[in-house]
Amino acid sequence: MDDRILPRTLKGFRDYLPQAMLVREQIMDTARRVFRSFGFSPIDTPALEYLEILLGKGGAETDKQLYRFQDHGGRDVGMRFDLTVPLARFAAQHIGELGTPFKRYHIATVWRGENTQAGRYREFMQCDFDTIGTRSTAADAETVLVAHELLRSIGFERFTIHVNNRMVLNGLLASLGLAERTTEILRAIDKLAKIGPDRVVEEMTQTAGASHEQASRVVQLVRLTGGNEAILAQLRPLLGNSPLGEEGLERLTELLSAVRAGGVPDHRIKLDVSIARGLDYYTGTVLETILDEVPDIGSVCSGGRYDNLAELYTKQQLPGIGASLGLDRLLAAMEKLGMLPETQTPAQVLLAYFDPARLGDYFQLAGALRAAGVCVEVFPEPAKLGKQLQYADRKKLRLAVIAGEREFAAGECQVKDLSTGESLTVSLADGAAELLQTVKQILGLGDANGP
RNA sequence: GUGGCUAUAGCUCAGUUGGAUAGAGCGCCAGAUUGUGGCUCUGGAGGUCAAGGGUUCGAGCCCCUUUAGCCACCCCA
Repeated sequence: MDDRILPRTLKGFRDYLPQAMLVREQIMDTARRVFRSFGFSPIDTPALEYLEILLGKGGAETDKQLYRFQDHGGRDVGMRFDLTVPLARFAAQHIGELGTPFKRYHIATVWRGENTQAGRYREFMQCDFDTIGTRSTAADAETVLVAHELLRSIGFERFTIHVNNRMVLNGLLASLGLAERTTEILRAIDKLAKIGPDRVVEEMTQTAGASHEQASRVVQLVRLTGGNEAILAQLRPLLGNSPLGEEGLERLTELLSAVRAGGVPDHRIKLDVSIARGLDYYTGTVLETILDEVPDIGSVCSGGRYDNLAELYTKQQLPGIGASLGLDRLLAAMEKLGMLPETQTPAQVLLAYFDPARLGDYFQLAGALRAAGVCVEVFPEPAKLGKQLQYADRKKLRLAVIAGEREFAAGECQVKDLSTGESLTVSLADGAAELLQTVKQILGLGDANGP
């Protein structure tokens, strides 16, 4: 009888094999580099928070998706479902020693107990960056610049950052007397692209209790098309002299010109009045980034301004703006686009363990190569050379370094290029200087004198 | 969370109206080739047919439950 345990993972939770993990780490490295280049500092917070910290921050839906339980001490706790709410708590708690403005990035796992789909998991990773303690539109514009730079650095060219400002929508709703039903209205607006204007009107009248005329006014505004300038011009007369709407408009205008000045080409930034976002805490700028080739995968980098989030934890005014890069959604997109490399190991060089009596020499050579910045793997057993080369070939290593009795006797070794099959013989004299030089040159590592 | 579709070897998939030891391609391991990978040839390992229960003389196939994946709704990274 087989009473062994079935090896399996929970729905929406996944293992990451080396091939997947190498890309994940590469993207995280890229994100870190971009964040740091804009002056964002790293932080981390606990996976587990007191339930009261997390509840009611993102809306009814996120409350439902929250993983919650009692810990061994009977405390009600929850696993973070995003990195923004923990940031609000973190800022309220530490802003005194951090000072404002405070810019941080946070790359970490979050959990949501929702139903899974392609590119949607219950455990996934976000790369967040936020600026706390300023209402300046410059921070909003910089957020867009970072999003743009992130996508570019990861290797995307065809994508569009959709921006909007909730003040515009809220201003209109207030002037229409629909302020009380903002959440329902915004939710309906979000579906515009998917279900079309008629059904959006229908949903607004049914679920938000709007009149047909009110709903039509909202949809008219949200449907505006054309270039960014054209939309701005059309927007103004539709806002019914709402001061809030006016401010939103001004901020959008300022944002768009700042972003353009910052180097984002016009075709990658689009004013889209229908971008509302479901999270309750957004108050101003909102943004979503859609990959033009795989729009169905949804936004891969989104966020917005939340000027009241920390007020739940502190009296101090802590406005903030930020966005989140969805690592796992991005990977799903890259897979669809065939952008994932087949790399299965970080090793660049296989050092063949060939002569059983020479292990010490192999370790010494490997050490010298590593000190020169090369990732080297020594084959773990003195197997047949053919087998070792086959292993290196399959794992797609670039080079094999081969030294047996003959080479050692002559004070040299072979450097074999696994893609061409060509082999060079180099000297091991002077601390294997020629070997190091050759390997670095082939791998394009360059040294202090190199290009 | 609700609804629909799906689950056969590591991967992609065959498997007839329910019928005998469940197959193929690719991959993997070994040998041909004990100092040189990718090609070729030969041999081999690998499956409680997702799990559990039921109907039947007999279930990979039919029924129920569970789990997981995909799709839609919802929402979102």
